[in-house]
Amino acid sequence: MESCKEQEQSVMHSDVAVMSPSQSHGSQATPHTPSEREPSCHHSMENGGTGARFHSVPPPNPQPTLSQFPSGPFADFSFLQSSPFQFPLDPIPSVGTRYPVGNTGASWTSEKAGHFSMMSAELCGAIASIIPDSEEENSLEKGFLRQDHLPEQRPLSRTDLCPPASMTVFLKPLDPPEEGMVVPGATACQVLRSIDSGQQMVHCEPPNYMRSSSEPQFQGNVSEFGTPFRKVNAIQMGKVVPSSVPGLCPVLPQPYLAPPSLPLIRPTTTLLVPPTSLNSLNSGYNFLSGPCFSQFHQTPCPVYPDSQPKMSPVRFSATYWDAKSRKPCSCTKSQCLKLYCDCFANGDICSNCKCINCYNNTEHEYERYQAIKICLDRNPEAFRPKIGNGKRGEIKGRHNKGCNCKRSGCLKNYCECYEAKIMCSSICKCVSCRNYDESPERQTVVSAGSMDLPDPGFYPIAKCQKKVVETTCVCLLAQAEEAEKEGHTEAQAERMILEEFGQCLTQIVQSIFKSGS
DNA sequence: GAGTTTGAAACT
DNA sequence: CAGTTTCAAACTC
Repeated sequence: MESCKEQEQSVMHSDVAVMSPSQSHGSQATPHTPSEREPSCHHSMENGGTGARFHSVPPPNPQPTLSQFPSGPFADFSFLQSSPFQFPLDPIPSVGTRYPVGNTGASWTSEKAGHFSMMSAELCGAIASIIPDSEEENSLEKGFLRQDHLPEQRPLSRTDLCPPASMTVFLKPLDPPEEGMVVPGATACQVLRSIDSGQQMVHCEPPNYMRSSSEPQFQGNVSEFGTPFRKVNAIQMGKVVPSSVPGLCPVLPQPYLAPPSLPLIRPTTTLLVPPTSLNSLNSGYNFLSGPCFSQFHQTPCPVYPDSQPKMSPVRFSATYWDAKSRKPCSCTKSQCLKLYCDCFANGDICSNCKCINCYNNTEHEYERYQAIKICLDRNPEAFRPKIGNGKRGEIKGRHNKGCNCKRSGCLKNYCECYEAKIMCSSICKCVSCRNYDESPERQTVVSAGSMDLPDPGFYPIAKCQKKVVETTCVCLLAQAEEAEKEGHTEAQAERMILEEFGQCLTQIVQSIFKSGS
């Protein structure tokens, strides 16, 4: 019997020579500080763009450009008009501010919330530069490069309205404001990322009515906001904070009124959180996440069906779910409320599944919520992606827990590593493992075609270059389609495409400079 | 499609 | 934390 650990030494050399540290066997032994992280998308662009000089072309029109495309599971749902780190241009509403219900005056209403605004390229770049590469890559990949794996659409449910992970959270008092109700000052809270742990933190400016209190500010985990706030308004600020529970979101009633001065361009959504839940749920669960239908689906916005995205008519769908997560389950005893259920584990509600007595649906939101809570109580990381890109410090392309296979040799889909098309690592506790690079058995499986060779995109550099190229092509095609649609002459179309290309290049170069610095 | 095997999740 | 049971997916026939 030889374990992965025993095999590791012999494997390391070849892996390291070929693969990035992120995929190298046993790479967890290598210090993984932020400065030593895997080559990022930016880095790869740097590699691919050496020597080139580009002139910055200020975007004359808010055409969708490379970085303006949404990224992240839900990023296509909305865009922001203000930096996540540049808080409301308008003052935070003060105590006593009245917010009339309805679309009147300056009140921020649901209709207005449906308005989409574009994020500046610079802002996007800035945001991109502060998020971990894994997320960026992930978001790019899932956002608009996995077009060939788009799952089928499913009926929208309230759960679908769950807002994406957010950079900014607005904490609100317990009850939604009613007409004429005095609303204490809303609080802009910034979700920060602990560099050390990757844990999401929330830093809040104190609400106005708390300024006089002894509590200077909030700073802590989201879960620490159990009281006095039970409702959390969340907006997406254009970039995702990694979600440990994609798609899991408890009850989602109608979005409600938000203060007029907050620079929101999408509806805030109220997460109804049971009184004790915020305290009991630790940071492993991100409430501010959930599947959301894309504006690009040509599907009416679930909240504001009449709203029209201001995006270029790009003909692809950005969607959260990948093909695997939509595989129907066949649970019979778990009610699809345990991690045995892939749908539940992936944060999806069951749809078109073959399960029996399913509670993982919108009709059983409370049970579902309780089940989520139980899972998180048991294991705060329960919903974190098993393959390492869930948080800073995790190694991409490696199972975060490792497998425990004993009889399959890790060469069958029973093995989670094999299933994820990654090699076992020293973290695995498997027995008689054959899922390592130099394994003759694995070579046989690979050559027989039963196991895919690593996607060229598996290697970060190649992956990012490919992404950049593909995304640029998408931008150019969109521009071409728009030119055609608007009846421009061929010369005009050429010009438009070239301008778009210039913008893409500009952003690529900006990214290079940012990563270089 | 039924039965078996497998390993993760859940439980004790 | 280790051992056992439960569970659903993967696999075989």
